Amino acid sequence: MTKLKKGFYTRDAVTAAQELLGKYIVRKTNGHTLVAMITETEAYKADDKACHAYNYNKTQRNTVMFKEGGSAYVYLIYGMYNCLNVVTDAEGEPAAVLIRGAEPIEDKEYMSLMRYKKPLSALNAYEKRNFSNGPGKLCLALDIDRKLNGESLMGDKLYITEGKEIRSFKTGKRIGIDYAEEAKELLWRFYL
DNA sequence: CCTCAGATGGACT
DNA sequence: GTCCATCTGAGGC
Repeated sequence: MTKLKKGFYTRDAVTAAQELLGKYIVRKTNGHTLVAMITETEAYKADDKACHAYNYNKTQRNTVMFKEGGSAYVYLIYGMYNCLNVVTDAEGEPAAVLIRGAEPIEDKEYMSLMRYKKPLSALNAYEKRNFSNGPGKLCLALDIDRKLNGESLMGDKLYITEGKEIRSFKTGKRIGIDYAEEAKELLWRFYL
């Protein structure tokens, strides 16, 4: 599968969020190549109260969001989980796409060890259903944490390739941003 | 199936 | 000191 190039990322976050659906995340770690198809995304932009870089407010945490599109923005949430974002848009224009869900494609066995510390064969139906259908869950399965913050998505450790052709997708309000006032009504969540 | 509380630590004011 | 772009397990139906 062809690796996505710079031009894919240096665009508006809402457009990129829609087009990331069906693409494959590739994560190389400990000699394994893990692949998962993106099934759910959310867009975040500077003029949006839910965004970490709202109003172009730059902090230590969100610095990578101000870079030109094509890097990973990974942060710790609720003290124990990581969230993976794809930085988009131009240099100086903070924007990102949160990857909220993915479906395992390759080396699911190793993902199971990372996610649950046990082999696939030991998983019950509940565990299988909740394998990587959330931002924290997919980061566990793909061995993604803050060490990858700022990492280029055109490199070798973590990148995105062309994937499955998507016929259609659904749209909704973003999750977990009740504090964001009117911005919480934006339909910037996209899923298959 | 559902709801709810607790975990846990860094970022920000 | 307060707030999280979350997940899990327990308990109820």
